[in-house]
Amino acid sequence: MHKTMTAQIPRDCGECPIRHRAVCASCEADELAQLDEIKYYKSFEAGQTIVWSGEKMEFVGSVVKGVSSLTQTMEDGRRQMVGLLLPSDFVGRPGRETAAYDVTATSDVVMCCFRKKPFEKMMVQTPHIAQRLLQMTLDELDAAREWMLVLGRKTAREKIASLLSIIARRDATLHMKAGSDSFEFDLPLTREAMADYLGLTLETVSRQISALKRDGVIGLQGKRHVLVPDFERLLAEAGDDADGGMLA
Amino acid sequence: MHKTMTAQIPRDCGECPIRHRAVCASCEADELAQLDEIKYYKSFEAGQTIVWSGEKMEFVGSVVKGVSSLTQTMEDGRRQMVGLLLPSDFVGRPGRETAAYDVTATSDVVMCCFRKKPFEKMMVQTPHIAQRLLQMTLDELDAAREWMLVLGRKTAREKIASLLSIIARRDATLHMKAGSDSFEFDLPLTREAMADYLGLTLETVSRQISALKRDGVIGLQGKRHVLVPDFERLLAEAGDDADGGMLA
DNA sequence: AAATTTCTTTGACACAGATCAAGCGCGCGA
DNA sequence: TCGCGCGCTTGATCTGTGTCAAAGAAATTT
Repeated sequence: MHKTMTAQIPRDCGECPIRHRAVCASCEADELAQLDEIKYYKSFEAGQTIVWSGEKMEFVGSVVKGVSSLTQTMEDGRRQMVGLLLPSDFVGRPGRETAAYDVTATSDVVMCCFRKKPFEKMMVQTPHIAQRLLQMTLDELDAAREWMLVLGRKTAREKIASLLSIIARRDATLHMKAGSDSFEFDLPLTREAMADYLGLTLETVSRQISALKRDGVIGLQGKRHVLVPDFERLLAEAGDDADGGMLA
Repeated sequence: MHKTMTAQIPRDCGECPIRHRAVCASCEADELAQLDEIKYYKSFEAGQTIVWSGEKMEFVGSVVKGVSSLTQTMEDGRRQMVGLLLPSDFVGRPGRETAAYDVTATSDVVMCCFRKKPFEKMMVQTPHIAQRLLQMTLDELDAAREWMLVLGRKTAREKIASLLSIIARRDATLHMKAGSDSFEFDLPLTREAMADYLGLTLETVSRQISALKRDGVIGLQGKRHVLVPDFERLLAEAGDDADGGMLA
């Protein structure tokens, strides 16, 4: 853990890479200026805990760079990831004092934090921020419900394929090779984190990844870089109907 | 299916039993009058489908009476319930054309439907409706995430205990016997519906209910009426820490 | 009241995934 | 260069839950 975190932090909202997809997507210049007043950036190294469940949360914010996760833990140590936060995703709940989940940096992460009190005030004054947040929350709710199907009814192989297709889809715009069905991307999760997300053990995750590789559904370069020669095939393995994930 | 549905339908919002908990909780008299303009009540018998996934949805609304459920189905017939809608819960998504899930009446249901277009318009004009809806959506998101832990990491016995404690909690105000830890309530779900919610088969549901009964955690009168002599015990069986569910 | 249907319980057995255990391989510090 | 540690893979075995099957109980129709 001795790497220096020299993450590129945006100078202001204008040059923020997630501006058009985050809470502030609908904001005008003057509102962005207001947000600039109440925000600060914070970096976290992979593995660091950003907030502990139950802890007082003095900010809400957005992931700017990297991947973090929400996890719930039972007394006996069983863990379930309940959210995967990619760039532009919102963290924290206006109107709540304490965090309901552990928030962990899964890779190196840059967060854009808004001081909670002023942000809440601004939400009342500028209704379309609340409306934008409602949109985003509804999207998250849909994602959570999609995930309930994965957890409740899919086989281990389908779970892995589902996770891979979700990650692939989420940064499709960045990594898709134009004019082909072929994708490649880096897994931002360890096998253990994948297991926590999927409700499996890390051994089962490893076995199923090997199986998908053996069957030519995916390829691997190293442990973390994934090649998807045929995205439709991957979706079929995920148990989704052919275009469900990509086009819905 | 030949019962006559003589459900008591509220004459207006003023006498609506869920008024103070639903979307309209924060509305003033004039706003309620506006809502009265754009709403209508609709009744459904147990088992009926309220909306099919993919179908065009011309309303959003609230459950007034009874229980309905959101379900997702895979091509091969595997089903997962992704939401349990009790009185005051909101159905439908402003800004979306078609339903994302099947909505089914699990018991006889009365819905308060708002015509979608005018409701969306009203949401823009009266910001606190959007804010109230945001609150409710965030609550649902929390519930969904709680449920992900149940689906991903709990044993069959814990799943049953979790479901029972959630149902008990939701209508605690109605059925709690004052001054005791003892609850009783009617299950609004068939064994199959429970299985669909819990990611189990109905046989496993039946076996685990029998086991909980044998072990004195619950009692049964008929198949559907449940007695809970010791709520703490039930929560412990659910794998929640002692007061987690009830008081958090 | 008998017949039919639907919901539920219980049993026997199979199997997917968990658990326990060993070993690989790559990166990093010495 | 070596060795150490951590993330990952693979194997052997065990077990909780699914699957298949039969039959009981309750509600509804005839």
